[in-house]
Amino acid sequence: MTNALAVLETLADPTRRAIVERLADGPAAVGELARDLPVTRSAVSQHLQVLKQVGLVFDRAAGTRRIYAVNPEALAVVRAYFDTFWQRSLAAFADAAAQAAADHPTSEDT
Amino acid sequence: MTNALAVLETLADPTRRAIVERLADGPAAVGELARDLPVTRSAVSQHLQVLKQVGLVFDRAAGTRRIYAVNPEALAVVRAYFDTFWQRSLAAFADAAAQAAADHPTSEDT
DNA sequence: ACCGACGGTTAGTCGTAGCTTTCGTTAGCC
DNA sequence: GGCTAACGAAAGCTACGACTAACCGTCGGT
Repeated sequence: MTNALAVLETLADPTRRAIVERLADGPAAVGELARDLPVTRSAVSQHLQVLKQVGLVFDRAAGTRRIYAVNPEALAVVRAYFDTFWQRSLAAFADAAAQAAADHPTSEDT
Repeated sequence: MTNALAVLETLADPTRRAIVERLADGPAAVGELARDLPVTRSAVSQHLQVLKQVGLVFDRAAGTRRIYAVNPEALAVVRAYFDTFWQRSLAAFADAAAQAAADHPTSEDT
């Protein structure tokens, strides 16, 4: 899937963001992640399910542990979304500035 | 301010995102925005206050109306955030792949 | 000077996301 | 075969965020 909006909403939660930021430095198990966070392992596990559902992370069974890692592609999608979003806003900003200049011109123009 | 995390959390709400996306195509007043949304003007107004607080939009008084417009710089900050975030995840992904290849090599890796 | 359009503010309601607790399951180890 | 560590699942609670409704201020028209 890797929907840009879904990923965006998922990344809004501070705990979930902390998890993904941690995983962006390398794969880790649930226990390791929970050790550095102010929540229980259960909460971390639940967050990981959500993250997995939107395609932000994927897991790999390693004995009794589960190693989670980020999916760069999902982040690339959000990156692209904000890229075009930003450019659109830039164009609108330039238009608005030009409009304002036409409405009440100053010495700055021409 | 234009904090990347604050902007990110603000943009997680669908209604707020719709507002900013609309403003990314050009400035608009509160009434115009509310007309295209399934919520009341009051809700739109409240959202605009939040958006203004994080620096995503700015307003300009025009008689009895208030014209809102996006601040491209705020979006640029989030864009940059995801840019580095994505690159970090890419590096971690490459490392993990190399590690996996070293652990159980196949014919794919020379 | 009145009146209507346009917005911001406040109080209050409702849904839901995030969290903990408890329990069930599976894999490694003695 | 028990025992423990590591997770996931289900249930329940709590707090917060989004929304509406009602009210007040303000600018512009006539």
